[in-house]
Amino acid sequence: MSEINKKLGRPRSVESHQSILQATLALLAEIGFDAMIIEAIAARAGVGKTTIYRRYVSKEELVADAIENMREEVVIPNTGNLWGDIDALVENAAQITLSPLGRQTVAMIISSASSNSQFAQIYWAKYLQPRRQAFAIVLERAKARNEIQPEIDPDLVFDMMSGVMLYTLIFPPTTDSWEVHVRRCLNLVLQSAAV
Amino acid sequence: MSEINKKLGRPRSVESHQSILQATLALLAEIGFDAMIIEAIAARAGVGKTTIYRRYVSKEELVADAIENMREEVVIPNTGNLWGDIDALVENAAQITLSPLGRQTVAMIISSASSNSQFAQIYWAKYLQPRRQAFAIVLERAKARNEIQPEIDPDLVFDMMSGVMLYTLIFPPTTDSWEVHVRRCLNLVLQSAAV
DNA sequence: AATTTACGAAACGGTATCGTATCGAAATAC
DNA sequence: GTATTTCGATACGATACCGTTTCGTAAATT
Repeated sequence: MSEINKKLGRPRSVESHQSILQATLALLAEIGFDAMIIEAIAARAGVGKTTIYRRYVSKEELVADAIENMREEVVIPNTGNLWGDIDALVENAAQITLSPLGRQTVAMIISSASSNSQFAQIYWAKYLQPRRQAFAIVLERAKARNEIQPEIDPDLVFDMMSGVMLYTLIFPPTTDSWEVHVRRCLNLVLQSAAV
Repeated sequence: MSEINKKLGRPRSVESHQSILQATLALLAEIGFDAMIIEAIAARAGVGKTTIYRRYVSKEELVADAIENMREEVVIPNTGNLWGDIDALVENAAQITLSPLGRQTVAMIISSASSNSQFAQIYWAKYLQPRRQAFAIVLERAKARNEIQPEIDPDLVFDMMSGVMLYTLIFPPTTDSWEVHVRRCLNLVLQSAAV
């Protein structure tokens, strides 16, 4: 069986493939989806254009694959109290959301949402779902410790806080630091049920 | 004095000017900032390219002017109770934020935020500030009626709810309708201080 | 060693768009 | 009636980028 899997001819280069994906994300962060051109991606990756066109039919397909391949391990913090856990989650979210890549990815998703929803779907599946689940676990633990009321809906809180962070991409808080602002929002959302 | 203001030669056409701005917004809504080309704007407006280039140096300048000229009167509702007022505000926000123009405007603002912040500034000044102020008035009235606690920060609530609505552009609520979702978020944010 | 497939630089035909120039006609002031 | 400025259709030179083709070289299998 393994003999059948052996391919005649020169094998595809894994290094080239990885370089292409990394170059794609780098340029997406720097100049955004529309401004990226295949030739620039190739140059950044140190490959030929034909090497890219052998793998992908279009820029859209390439970018979708690059996002899909973003490897981001979600660590579920367990500091023993709600705010310790949430601080860790927020810190992680800040590093990603507020980055140039995060910004341009979001812009791309919004702009293309009506014509091409795959970017939103991948972002949801690869980035948001795991964090949503981690967040829910943190809130369930907090409930068990009686730090918040049992009827708090973790998914709703997560979606609201995601919206809050998204908003700060465009309009950064003016009177507080980003961290203080996010904490005040969390307070407002969670304190409604605080014992 | 008025004689000095009289210009020799053919006056600029106000109709052409308005057509250009309207065509700009229409195409922005339909295809987004980057995909718009001057020739298409001219065709949609029914003017010549030279007519546009006489007024604007670049597409960016044109789009900034078009956004600046969006005339959107903010009506401050006064139904006598908090939820009546808020329903009216949310309804108005929905019509704008969830529109194709709203979506592409937001995408453009996010994508260009680091290189060209004028779009965000104009959006803030022309769209958000008036609504923020209207929202603050509505919440102050609610405080006077003892419908919410006095320490609620109207600006913080507004910013959070703006974030919530922005988020729904990418990830529409799945289990509830948009209106129900927004109401639940408002409940969470305001109910924390309900008497 | 022969064959097969991939790689990458370079060239290419084709299309798209920018921004300006031209020019006859129009709309004003004098 | 003359002068001035704008309008808009058209053309233009220039640049940008796409996606494919060519071809010598490399990396594998047979």
